[in-house]
Amino acid sequence: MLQIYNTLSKEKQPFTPIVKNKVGLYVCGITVYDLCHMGHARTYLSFDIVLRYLRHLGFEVKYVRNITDVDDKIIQRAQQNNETPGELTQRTITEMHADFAALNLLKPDVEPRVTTHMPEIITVIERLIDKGYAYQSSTGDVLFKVNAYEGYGKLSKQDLSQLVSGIRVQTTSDKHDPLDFILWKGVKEGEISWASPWGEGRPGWHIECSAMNHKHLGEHFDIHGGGSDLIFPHHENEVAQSCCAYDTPYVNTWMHTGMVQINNEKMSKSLDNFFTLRSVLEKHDAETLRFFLMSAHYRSQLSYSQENIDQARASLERFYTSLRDVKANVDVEMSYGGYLAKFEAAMNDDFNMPVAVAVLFDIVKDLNKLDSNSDEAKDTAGALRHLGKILGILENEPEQFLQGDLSQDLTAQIEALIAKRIQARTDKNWASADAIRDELSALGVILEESKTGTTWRKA
RNA sequence: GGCGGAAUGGCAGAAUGGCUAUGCAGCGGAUUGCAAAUCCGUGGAUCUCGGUUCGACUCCGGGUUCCGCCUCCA
Repeated sequence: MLQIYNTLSKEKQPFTPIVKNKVGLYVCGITVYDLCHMGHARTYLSFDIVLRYLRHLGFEVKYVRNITDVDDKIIQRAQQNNETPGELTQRTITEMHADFAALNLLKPDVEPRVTTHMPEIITVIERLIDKGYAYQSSTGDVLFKVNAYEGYGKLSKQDLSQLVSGIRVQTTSDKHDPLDFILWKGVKEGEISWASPWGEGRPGWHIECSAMNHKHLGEHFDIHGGGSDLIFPHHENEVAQSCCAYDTPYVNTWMHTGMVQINNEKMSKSLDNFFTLRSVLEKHDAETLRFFLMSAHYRSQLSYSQENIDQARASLERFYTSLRDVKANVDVEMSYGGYLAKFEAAMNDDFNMPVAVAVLFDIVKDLNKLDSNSDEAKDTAGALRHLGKILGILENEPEQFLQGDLSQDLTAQIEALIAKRIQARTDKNWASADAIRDELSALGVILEESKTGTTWRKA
C-alpha cells in the first residue's frame, strides 16, 4: 500500500483517494518571468514520478500545474525589456515547455493561468469578504484577516504570536494586522490590471492557487505539492483562504520537495547562484539530468555539482551498456523476475526513488550474467525497460545514448579507424593497433571489443 | 529568537533494534595481444557524549555542525 509523507501531519500516511481510483493532484508551477532553473526541474521531476507511479498503480490522475503569469517580477521584467507582460510570458512559457519536454516530464492535464481565471479569483475573494475573513483597506487593497482564522499556522507549524514577533517585513499602515496578506492589489500607474468590485487591480500571489485548484479539482482534493520553500507563507495562506471560503476539507495530502543546493546553499534567483535548465542541458544529455534529479529522495536536499552529474551519467552508462546487446522483449509480464514487487515496495514507501533505482541495478547485474541471445535475457531486459519507463528513464536506444549525436563525417572517420584497427589486430600488428586506438581515444572514443565484434562509446 | 529538516565508507545515497543497500571510484582475480565492457572476490561508515537494551547507525536525553522557512522563491 502506498504511503505518502504528509507535511500537515508530519508523518507517512497510507494513501486513500477521496474518490475510488481517482486522484486530484495540484502542483504549484512557476512564475514565468525567466527561464526555469535546476531547482524548478527538481520539483517537477519529483512530481512527474509521483504522477507516473500513481498511474502505474492504476489511479486515474488529474494533474493540474498552474502558471503564474502576472506578478510584480513579470511586470518589472517586461518593463525592462520594453514589452508587454503578455509578450514576456508567452515567450517564457514556450521555453518552459521546451525544457520540460526535454526532461521527459509528462504534461499536466490542465495548466491554468492566473490571467485566465480572474472571475474565479474574484469569486473566492467575494466569499471571503462576505464571510468576514477579508476586508478592503484604505489604499484599495483587499486583505485576508489572518487572526479571523483559528487554523492559521497548522500547515507550517507556526504559532501566531511567534510569527508576529519574528516578522521582518515592514508593515504597511493600512493592514489591520501585520500578518494580513493581500488578496487583491489595487492598480498602480502603468501596471496591467483587471476590473473588480474593489476597483482595478490584480490578484495577490496566494489567492490564484486557491481559485484555480478549486475550479479544476473541486473544494476537496487529494494531493497538493510544491517546493518546500512554499510551505510558508504560500501554502499556509492558501489553506487559510480555501478553508475559510469553503466549508469542506481542503487538501488531504501536502507534499513538499527538497531544495537543490549549490555550494551548500539553496539555488535561487534571489541568491543569483542558479543554473538554468537550458544551460545545463547544453552540456549534458537530458536523461543524465533526469537521472541526477532522481538520485536522492524527493524530500531531501539535492546537491548540484559537476561530479554528481557525472556520476549520474556513469550510472546510466551501466544501464545502457547492459541493454545494448540484448533485444528486449517489451511484451514480457511486468512482474517477470520478481523485480516489480521490490520496486513497488520501494516506491510505496513515500516514493523512495533511490531504492527503486537500486532494484534496476539488481536487474542489470542479473542481465549481464545471461547469454544475451537467450529468451531469459530478452525477458529480463524487457523487465528493466518496464521499470525504467515508470521512472521515465531507459527509453532511448542504447547506441544513441552511449555514442551521442555525431556528424556523418565523424562517424565515418571513427568507422574507418575501427576497420583499420581490426585489420591490424588480424595481422597481429599490435603497435599499429594500439596507435589507432590512441587516435580514437583522442576523438573521445572508447573501444569495446569482444568475440562478437567491436563497438564503441563516447568518453 | 520561532518552526522544520539533516549529519552514514573517497564521492553520491538508502535502510533497519541483531541479517549484503545500490551506483561511481579503489584493490585482487577471471577474461583480453594489451585495453574497454563484463563477471567473481575484497577493504572502507553510521558527528559527539551519555542512557535504555542481551544487542543501536536505528529508540531516549545533552552537545556540536549544517541546511531550509519565518521577505519574492520550486
